Amino acid sequence: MTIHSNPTVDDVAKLAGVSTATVSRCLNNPEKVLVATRKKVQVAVDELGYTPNFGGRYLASNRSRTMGAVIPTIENAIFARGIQAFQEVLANSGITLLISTSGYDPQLEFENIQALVSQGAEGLLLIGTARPKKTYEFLKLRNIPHIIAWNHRRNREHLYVGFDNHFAMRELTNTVLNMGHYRIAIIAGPTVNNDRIADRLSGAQDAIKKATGASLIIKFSHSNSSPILAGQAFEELMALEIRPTVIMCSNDALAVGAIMRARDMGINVPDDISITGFDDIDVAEIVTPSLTTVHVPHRRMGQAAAELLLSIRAGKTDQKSIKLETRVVLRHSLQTKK
Amino acid sequence: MTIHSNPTVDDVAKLAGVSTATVSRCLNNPEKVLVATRKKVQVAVDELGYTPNFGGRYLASNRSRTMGAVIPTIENAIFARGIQAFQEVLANSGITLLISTSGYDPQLEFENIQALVSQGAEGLLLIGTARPKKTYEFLKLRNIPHIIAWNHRRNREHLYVGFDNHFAMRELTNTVLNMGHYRIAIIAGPTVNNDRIADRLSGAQDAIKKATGASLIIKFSHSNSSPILAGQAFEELMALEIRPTVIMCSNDALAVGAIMRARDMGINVPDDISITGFDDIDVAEIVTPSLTTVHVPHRRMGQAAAELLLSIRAGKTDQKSIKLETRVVLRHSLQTKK
DNA sequence: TTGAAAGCGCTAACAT
DNA sequence: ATGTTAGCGCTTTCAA
Repeated sequence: MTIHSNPTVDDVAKLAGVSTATVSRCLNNPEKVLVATRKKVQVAVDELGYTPNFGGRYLASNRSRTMGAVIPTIENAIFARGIQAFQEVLANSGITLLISTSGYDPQLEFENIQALVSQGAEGLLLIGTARPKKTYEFLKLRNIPHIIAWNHRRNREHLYVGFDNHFAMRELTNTVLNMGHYRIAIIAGPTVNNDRIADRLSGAQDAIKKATGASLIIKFSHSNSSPILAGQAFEELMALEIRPTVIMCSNDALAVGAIMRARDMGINVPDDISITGFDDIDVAEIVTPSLTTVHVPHRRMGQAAAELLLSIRAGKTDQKSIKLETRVVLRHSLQTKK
Repeated sequence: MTIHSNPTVDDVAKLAGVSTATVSRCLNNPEKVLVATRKKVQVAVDELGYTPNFGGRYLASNRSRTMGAVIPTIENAIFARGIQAFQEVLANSGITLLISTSGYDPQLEFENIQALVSQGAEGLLLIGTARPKKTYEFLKLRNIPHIIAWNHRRNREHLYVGFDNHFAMRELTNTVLNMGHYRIAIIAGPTVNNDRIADRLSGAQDAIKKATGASLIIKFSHSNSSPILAGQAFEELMALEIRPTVIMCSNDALAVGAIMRARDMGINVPDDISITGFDDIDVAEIVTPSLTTVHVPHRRMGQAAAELLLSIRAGKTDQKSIKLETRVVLRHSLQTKK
């Protein structure tokens, strides 16, 4: 493959016998050009396989028609659905979405944000609230519209499109308590740089504190996405002298890991022990027993975030945060304590 | 939020008391600048929150440091893992990945490709071989390095980094035949614009044709990703007078749908009927019974594709296609015919 | 309705 | 080692 010199407006203009300004108009404001002229230009465009150079366009117009999203990882059903919806809404408005992944690393997230801004991102979708001050300072300094998703806060410093992780987990915990479980264990992934998990944990603790006679053991796992490690944590909890009667996991992936390890160990879920998850991803219904969990409206979250960013881009800067409702989904992995 | 005038090289240069060329060098070839000067510039950069404008950079250097990928959908475990690996390798070389989704629509794929090229994509990752001539013509006209993944062809017209869907499915079918199954049914998603599925189907047919006494029924489902529709197809197959003894599904998502419907119908898998999948995504191990399927090395595929594109970008244009090996993974959903 | 020309922010060749 | 300057492809006044 040789180094290619791509066709430019000049090439198109020459071939069509018009000026570069007219070519530009045909592409951006076709109604300002005679139909006949437009046709000539279209023929030239097709013949050359011309596509406008984004760099030139961005430079001249100062609009990139681009938004960015930085997510921890694509390889996780938790984000996939919301991002897909986010992208679909943007695409309908002719906006390109740039996605990058930070692997849960705040420094890498910062660099990715900078890269996206360099690429001209007119707005950003970020996951959760936990990030260093310098990242927020950068966003403020450069005045980048941004949405924080997958969680919610009351303050007006940022725009949130998410749900209340603390409240949702408290509710699930109350459900568990109401079903007669008092020896409760939690398997949780790291809470460092992960406010969603931290909030879920504190939500559970909140509910348990208020319930007389309830006890809690927390087992930390080194990953929020490794079913294997969750399985190990499960095994350790099962080795305790006094076993818990229910294990609440900080998300569905960990819960599935626990269920699978239970099967391997010959422990019956939910007869011997109940298990719960969080997120309601596809596998929650597929696993046996099906998983009691918290349903999160991922698609609506992605859509709402996109619509908010589009509104801001259109000049409506007085936007408000959106809090979405979650709900506990009762399935077979949680059973009333006999 | 007001319209922001972002800091430019000029601003940085002025603040640091150097020329724009020096600022540029600090960013791109720091070794050509005295450490002291570099420090001054860094201070100015930090103070202004400067990030180089991508448009200007791309325009001046004719390199975008950007690659593109067009995939059918993010919301599907089949692509997520490979794309994640693809992105990680690119990120290590400072390349930004732009991802867009076509929803299995060839026209939309074409438009997405054009958009990515406009954005300056220096290379593209595409899924499968099935696309209209005009798409290939555009790629050729503009001389865009591109890799076709998730499938393989012998020709030298394009670069393939994938596996042989036909061969893999034939192998799985032979395994099924060797286990004594002769009444075989297939649940397959659409093969239009989906060469992977078409190849799998022909691979199965190939094996069955060569086996004396074997019969095949094909049931088409309207989606390659809907377990629900696959469940319906399963039900229809179960309503046949002479039931098949095994149902091979064109991918794991459909196989999981079939297994779940079997459970709902009180049909035991694999005692009453065997089921197989294709892809070996996470759920294959999670579902009960665990799924016999074809393992595809998704991560390696993504990595290899990225490395190939990087090599081409580095000027090594004599690259060759890469064919990856798949293997049949025997689990519990397939049983020897008694 | 169309054209001429300036200028967006940056890099790279050349000059010092 | 650093500075000067032309020019990348496009949009957008302004003029005709």
